[in-house]
Amino acid sequence: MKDWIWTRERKAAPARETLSRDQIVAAAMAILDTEGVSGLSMRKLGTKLGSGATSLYWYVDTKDDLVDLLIDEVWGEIDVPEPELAGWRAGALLFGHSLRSAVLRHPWLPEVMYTRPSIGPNAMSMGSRGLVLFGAAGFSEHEIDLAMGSVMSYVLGTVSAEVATREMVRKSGRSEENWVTDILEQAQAVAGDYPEMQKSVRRRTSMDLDSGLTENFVFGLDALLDGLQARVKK
Amino acid sequence: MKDWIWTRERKAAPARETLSRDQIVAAAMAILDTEGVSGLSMRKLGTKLGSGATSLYWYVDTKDDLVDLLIDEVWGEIDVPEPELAGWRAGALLFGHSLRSAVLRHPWLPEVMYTRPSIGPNAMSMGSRGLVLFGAAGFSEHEIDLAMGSVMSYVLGTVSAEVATREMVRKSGRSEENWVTDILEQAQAVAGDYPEMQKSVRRRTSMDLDSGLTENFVFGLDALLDGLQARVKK
DNA sequence: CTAGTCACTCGCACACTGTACGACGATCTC
DNA sequence: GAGATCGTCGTACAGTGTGCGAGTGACTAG
Repeated sequence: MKDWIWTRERKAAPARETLSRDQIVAAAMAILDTEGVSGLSMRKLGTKLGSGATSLYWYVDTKDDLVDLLIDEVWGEIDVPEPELAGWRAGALLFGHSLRSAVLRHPWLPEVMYTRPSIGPNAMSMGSRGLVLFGAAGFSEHEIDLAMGSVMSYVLGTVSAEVATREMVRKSGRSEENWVTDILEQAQAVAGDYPEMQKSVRRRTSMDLDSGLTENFVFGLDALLDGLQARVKK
Repeated sequence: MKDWIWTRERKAAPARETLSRDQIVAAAMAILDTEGVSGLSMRKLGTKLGSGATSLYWYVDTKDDLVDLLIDEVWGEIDVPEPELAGWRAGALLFGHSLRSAVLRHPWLPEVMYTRPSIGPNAMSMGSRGLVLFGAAGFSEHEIDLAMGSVMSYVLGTVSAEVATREMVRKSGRSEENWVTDILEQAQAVAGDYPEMQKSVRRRTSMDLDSGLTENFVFGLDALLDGLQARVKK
């Protein structure tokens, strides 16, 4: 069995002034958040911490392991309300928004999230609290899994696409109020043969980026929750 | 404005026997489908085509451009029914399943899809036909965009997670009937502190992988479509 | 105090990546 | 024939993750 990083304990005594896994994770997170996945290299991370690149390998077996830690760090930021506070429906809404904003704070996540299982402690804690929340809705045991899974998939899928949009607008350097970027111009050009698409692109770009994306997110989440609610104790 | 690969036409006359963009795309697709993103390098692709690695750069500006082409190739496989055939609801269901199975055929897609806009001709064509389909439901113009977007996000988000699951089961080399893998064992270990999660993992792994994932997918898609239907002409 | 052992750091090296550049050949147009 | 254009490719460069082994400091045992 693979020696997963979650259960491999830290190597005992501190001794002299030294690096630490927490320190490494924090520095790597800062790099990822500002420069993205392609900006994170072991050498750069090393110099940022004032150490050699290969020193990091004392705390982390591979770069992938480090990324696993970073992903779980994000899951630790998610807020899952207890159902007693406002009921499952409002709780699920809050959960969705919390998940969304965490990903928006860490826009590198979609790029790496889908290539590995999320089985760190924070992921487990989040999942556990999520199950309690959806359990309060009155689903059968089996449906609890399905309902929570579909909400998470919807949220992550939507926000992943959202991140891609935001990133491309950001890179284009145009204003966010009128975000007709190079990409959209290109899309318009290619969409020339498809009038429905042409119109849709125009509709989207005519509105404020932020509120448009938020509305988009809420619309689908509400619809999904409606559909789930109708399935309770059928 | 960036010189997007979609509108840059092929370089005119064939002359002697030569490589072609189609050939390159096909070979790259084969590599991606069998070996994944990390298996695709320009050198390997070159030798597979019996040519030098840098020859490819005549047809494609960068590797990223090539990936853009490959992604759009996948969008070209998606089947979007016309609403006249079976109504929008059944059509949307079919669309969702078609999208899902295309991603399952090309499991490398989630890894690259969220880092770039999808604005190739096939993406536009798919989008256009999708808008027609959802337009037939009776939504307002604005809601058409929202409804189609939420369905696509749900499907892609769900299937992306699904791919991650399948991939990890595949790599573990265990049987698919009883897919308690190293990963799940690890998850169980970490989930020890979270009984709800513990039980959920056991529930999931106790059933057949394929039908479990399909049920999961259909459950959420149905719920989402229910919720959308309720929003028609409010 | 010395000797040994562990915790940790890090320079070097290896195999690999994408791709810029410029030389080269083959084919087409005059 | 002479040029121009299309297409190929060897070489080279800067960068990647990381295995290895030597080195350093701090602790513990005698």
